[in-house]
Amino acid sequence: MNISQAAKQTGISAKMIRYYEEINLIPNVLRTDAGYRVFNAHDIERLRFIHQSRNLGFSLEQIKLLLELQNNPERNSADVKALAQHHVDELESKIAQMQQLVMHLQSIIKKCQGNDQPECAILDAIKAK
Amino acid sequence: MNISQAAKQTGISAKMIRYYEEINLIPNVLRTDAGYRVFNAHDIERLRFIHQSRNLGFSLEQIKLLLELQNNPERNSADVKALAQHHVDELESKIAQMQQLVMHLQSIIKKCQGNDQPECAILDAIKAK
DNA sequence: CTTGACTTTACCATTATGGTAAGGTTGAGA
DNA sequence: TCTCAACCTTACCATAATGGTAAAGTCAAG
Repeated sequence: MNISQAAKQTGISAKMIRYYEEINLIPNVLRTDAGYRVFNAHDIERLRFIHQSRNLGFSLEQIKLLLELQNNPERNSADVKALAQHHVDELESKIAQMQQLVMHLQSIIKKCQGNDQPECAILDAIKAK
Repeated sequence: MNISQAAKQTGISAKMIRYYEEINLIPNVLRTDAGYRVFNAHDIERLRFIHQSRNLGFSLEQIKLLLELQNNPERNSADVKALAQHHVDELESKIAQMQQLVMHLQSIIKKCQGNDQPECAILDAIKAK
């Protein structure tokens, strides 16, 4: 299977597949004599795993760890769980931060007339502090 | 006022002040004969405005627009309001996406035993799709 | 006059992805 | 057998906003 077929099979662009190889997220892929990459079922499985993990919002760094756990039959599921929980914690922290921002912004925005006059409570609020 | 004083006054690092000048977020700052930047009250005011806008989560691109509005006495406050509202909409959209993610992740995580055994519902869920 | 604390520019790095260009390969049809 | 389209390869550049470093110049106090 060549790279464009692998891309279709996994939902990862050829560009990214090469990149994942470069940063050793996946092991070096076999090559033809001409240097074309040849993907086997195991490669595809790994790429699918990566794609799914990306969909869950894991960073490539976290996915590297997930893959190590995945490939380690001696793993403790507690370690996987901790990693995933950490990811959720980070997300929730970012969400809380953004919600704060939204509330703050909304309180400023509602004071602005939003008409054809230059007076603007939003600009005033920015200048204020 | 030199750059480290300006940094202290505005809460923006010297590094970033230079960068903002480079990308024309602020006009070129006056220089001494030796090439040192000299900041006047107007520069400081502009940098403070930028700092406040960053705190509200606006991108530098958005801040460029905010500054143009700020410096245009013919502005319509409706345009400022639209810009800010757009920012809020983006934030809310990202928040909603992340909340979806969190819910999905939590439903997977709670199925994982989190013990010293290798069986892991999280890894299974990633492999599944 | 020396020295420490500044300043300057020019780099490199981050994260994950897309784009381009220049060149080699492959396979199908003429 | 030749050609051409559709692949493939690597090596670059770009994104957004920030931090870091290094080499070299400047300033002011002692």
